[in-house]
Amino acid sequence: MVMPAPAVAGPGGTAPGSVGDVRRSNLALVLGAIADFPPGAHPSRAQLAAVTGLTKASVSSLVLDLLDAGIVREIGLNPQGRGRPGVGLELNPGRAVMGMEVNVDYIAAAVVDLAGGVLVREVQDRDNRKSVDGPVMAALGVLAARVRSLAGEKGVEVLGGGLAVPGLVDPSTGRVLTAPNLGWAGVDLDLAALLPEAPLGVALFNEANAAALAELRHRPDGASDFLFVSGEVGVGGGLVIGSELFTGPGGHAGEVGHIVVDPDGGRCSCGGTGCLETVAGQDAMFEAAGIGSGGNSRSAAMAKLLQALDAGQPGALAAVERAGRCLGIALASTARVVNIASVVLGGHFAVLEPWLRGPLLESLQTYAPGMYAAGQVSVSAVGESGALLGAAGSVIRSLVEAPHRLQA
Amino acid sequence: MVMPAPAVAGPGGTAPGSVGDVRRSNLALVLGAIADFPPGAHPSRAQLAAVTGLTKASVSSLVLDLLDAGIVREIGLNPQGRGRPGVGLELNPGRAVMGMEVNVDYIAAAVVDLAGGVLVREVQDRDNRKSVDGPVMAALGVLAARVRSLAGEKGVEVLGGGLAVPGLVDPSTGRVLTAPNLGWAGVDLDLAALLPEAPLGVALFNEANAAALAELRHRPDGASDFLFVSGEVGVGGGLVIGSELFTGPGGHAGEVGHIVVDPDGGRCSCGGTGCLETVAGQDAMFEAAGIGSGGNSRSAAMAKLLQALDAGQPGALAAVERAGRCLGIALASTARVVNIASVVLGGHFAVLEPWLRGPLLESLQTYAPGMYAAGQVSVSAVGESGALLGAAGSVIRSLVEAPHRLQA
DNA sequence: AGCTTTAGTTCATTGCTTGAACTATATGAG
DNA sequence: CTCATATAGTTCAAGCAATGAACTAAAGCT
Repeated sequence: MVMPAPAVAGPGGTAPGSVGDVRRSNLALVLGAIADFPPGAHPSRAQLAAVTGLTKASVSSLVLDLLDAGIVREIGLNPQGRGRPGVGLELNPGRAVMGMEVNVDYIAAAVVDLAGGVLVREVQDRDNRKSVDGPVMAALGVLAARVRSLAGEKGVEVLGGGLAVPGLVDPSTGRVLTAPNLGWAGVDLDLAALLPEAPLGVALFNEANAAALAELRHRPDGASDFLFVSGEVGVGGGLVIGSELFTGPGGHAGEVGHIVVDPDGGRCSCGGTGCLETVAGQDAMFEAAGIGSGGNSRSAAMAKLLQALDAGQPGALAAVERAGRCLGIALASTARVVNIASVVLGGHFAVLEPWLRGPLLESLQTYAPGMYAAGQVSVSAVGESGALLGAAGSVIRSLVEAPHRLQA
Repeated sequence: MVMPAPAVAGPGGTAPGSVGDVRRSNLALVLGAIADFPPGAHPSRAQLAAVTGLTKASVSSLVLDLLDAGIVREIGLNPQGRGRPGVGLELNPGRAVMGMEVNVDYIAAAVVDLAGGVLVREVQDRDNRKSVDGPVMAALGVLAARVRSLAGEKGVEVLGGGLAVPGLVDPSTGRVLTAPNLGWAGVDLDLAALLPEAPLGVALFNEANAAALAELRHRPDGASDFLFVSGEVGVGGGLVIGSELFTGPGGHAGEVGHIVVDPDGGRCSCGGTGCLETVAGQDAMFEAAGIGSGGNSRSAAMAKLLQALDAGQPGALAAVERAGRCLGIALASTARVVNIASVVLGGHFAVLEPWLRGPLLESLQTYAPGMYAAGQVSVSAVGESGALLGAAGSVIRSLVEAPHRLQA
C-alpha cells in the first residue's frame, strides 16, 4: 500500500501548524541544499530551485532572508556556458561555532566556520582524573575566550558551541549524570558561561556521540547508518541512524560497552557482569596482555602493547584476539536489536584494527552471519579530534536545520 | 541551549513545503485530538480548539473536511452547563479496517471500526507449516471477503487492512523475506487482492511488531517506550519508542530472539550461535524440559509443561529458569543498545511469567542493575489476538496521521 | 548587432491560518 | 416572561507563503 510521507509533517502531539512554519521549513531546505553542495562548488539560486523543487521566485525570497541573517554569502559569479551567469552562494565563512572537549588528559577548543573549515584549534594538557567540575570548566572558559578572540582577529564571529564530555549527559538540561573517568556525577554545568553572548548558546554532548557525528560528516562512503564504537578507558558508542544520532527514549542509546558478552565474566564498573568493557576496555586489555598501566600514562601503555603485538608476544596477541571476538559478539547483538549493518571503529579499536579485524569478522560470521558485509567494518576517518569536531559540526547542523533561530 | 522543535518540520532531504502541507498537518492534528479523547467523551469543536491551539475558525473548517471525508461524525449535543452546548464529534463507527493474520496453526480476520470497536472476528484453523503462500493467501482472501460482507450487513465500510505474518517482511513492497515457521522465503504477496477496491489498500506487518503496536494501544499504564517480546516457536520482538514502532535502518529492529546469550551455545536456525531463541524458543524449552513436542500440537505440549511446572518437576523448572535467565541477559543488552527500560512479555513468556519472573529479574539485576525497575517487566495486556488487533490498529493510526488520503 | 540561453525579479493569484465581529443557543436571575 | 450572561460555532477581512507567468538582466554564439 502507498503511504507517502507528507512534505511538511506536524508532530503527533500538540502544536498547531501555521503558514509561517512552511517558511521555516523551506528556509532549512534551501540552506541544507547549499550546505550539501561539495566544498568549492557554489550553487546559484536557479540550481537550488532545481534541487529543492521550489520555484525560482521562492528560492530568491528565501535566499534573501539567509543573506540578511548572515548565514549565507554571495561569492562571485558562476559561468554556466551560455546565458546569464548565476551568483554563487556559500555558507558564510565569517560565522563559526566552537567545538569544546573535556577529556581525561586534556581540555580542547576549536573554531569551525559554517563551511566546515577549522580556523583555530588549541589543546591544553590537564589531568582531569578525579577532578571537580568547577575548576575544569573555568579553565575551559579561559581557553574558549582565547580561542574566540583569535577567531575574532580574523574577523570571524562565533555563534555558539558544543561541549563533549566522556560520560552520560542530559543535553536538554546541561547536566552530566555520570562521568566515571572524570569523577563527575550529577553536576550541572554552566554552559552559557563558556561563550557569553553567543546567540546559539552551548550544547552538551556525550563524547562517543559527538565523535559519531563527526564520522557522519567525514565518512568517505557517505554512510548514513552505522555504529561508532569508541575505545577509550571505557567503551562507548554512538548510533547513527538515518543521518541522525539515535539516543533512545532515555537519551543514552548505543552504550555497546555494557552489552553482555560473557555471562560468566567478571564484574564491571557499571555494576553489571560480563560487559564488553571488562574485556575490551583499555585497562582490561593492558591487564590481560600483562602490561602495567598503573605507573605510566595510557599512551605509553598503548605503545608497549603495539610493540608487544609487533613482536608477536602470545599474551598480547591473545588479549587482542579475545577483545575482537567479544566485540564481535556485542556487534552481533546490536545488529539484531537495531538492525544496523555497518560499524566504525574509533579510539584504540582503530589503532589495533590490524590485529582485531580477523577475530572480529570471524566472530560476526559465527554469531550474526549475513548481517555485516566485510567492507562494513571500517576504521574512523576522523581520528583523535573526533569529539571536538563532532560537537562543532552538530551545532552547525542544528543551525542549518533551523536557520530561523538566527533571524532578526 | 534552547532547541525548540518547529511545529511543522520538513524532512532534512528533498521536499518543498507548501501551504497545503500546513492544512494536511493540522487536519491530522485535529483528527488525532479527536482520537485521543477517551471513548464515550465526544469533544466539541471548541474543545478541540483549546486542545490543539488552533483557532475555532480553523477547527471548524478542518472538521468540515473530516466530516466530508466520512472519517468523523457528529453525535448529539454536549451540554456544558451555561451557554450554547457543543456538538460532539467522534471517529465514524461506520468506517472500519480489517486486521488479518497468517500464523502457523490458523488464519484469522477481524473488522475494527475507527473508534477501536471489534465488529467481527473469525479464526480459522489451518496448518500452515511448510505451506505455499498462494493457497494460504487464497484461503485468507475468502475469509476476508466473508468477514467484510458481515461488516457490510451492519452498514460498516472497510477502508483498508493490515496483514501480520510471523517472519521478516518488507512493508514497502509487500514481500515476505523469510518466514521459517511457514516455510516461506522471498515471496511477494498479492495484498491488494485481500480487500479489492479498499481505498487504503492492505499493509504488511511482522507479527511481533503488530502485537507490539496492539500493546501500545492497550497498555493500562499508557507506556510509550517498551520492548514487546513475543514468545512463539521463534522468539520475536517489537520495539516501541516514542509511541512509534522502531524498525531500524533495515526495517527489522527488535529481533531479540537472536541476541547472543551464550557464546558457547548451540547453533540457531538463523545460522548464528547461542541465540536467545535456542534457549527460550518454544521447541527449545520443550526439549530442555523433556517434553516431546514432535508428536502432539504445541498447545498440548505447553499444557504438559505447565502441568510439570505445577508438579514441581525439576527438569521443567530448570528449563524455565534457564530461559528466564537468558531472557534477562538479552534484555540487559537491549537496554544498553536502545536505552529502553520497560518490557512486555507476550506469547508463551506471558503464560510462563509466574515461573520466569524470578530468574528474569535476578538476571537483570546481575547484568544491567538499575536499568529496569521491577514494575517495568509486565505481561501482555492484549493476549492472543495481539497481532490481529495491532495490524488493524496500526492502519487506523496511519489514517489518523494522514487523513488527507481519504479526501475526495 | 542580433539571436539564444540562462539567471533572477516582479506581480497577480491561490490557499491557509488568524482574530475580530457576529450569530446561535443554552442557563439563570429578576 | 424577559433579559443578561456565557459558551459554541460561523463569517469575513487581513496577512503571509508558495506559485507560475511575465519580465528584466547578462552572458555566449553567429
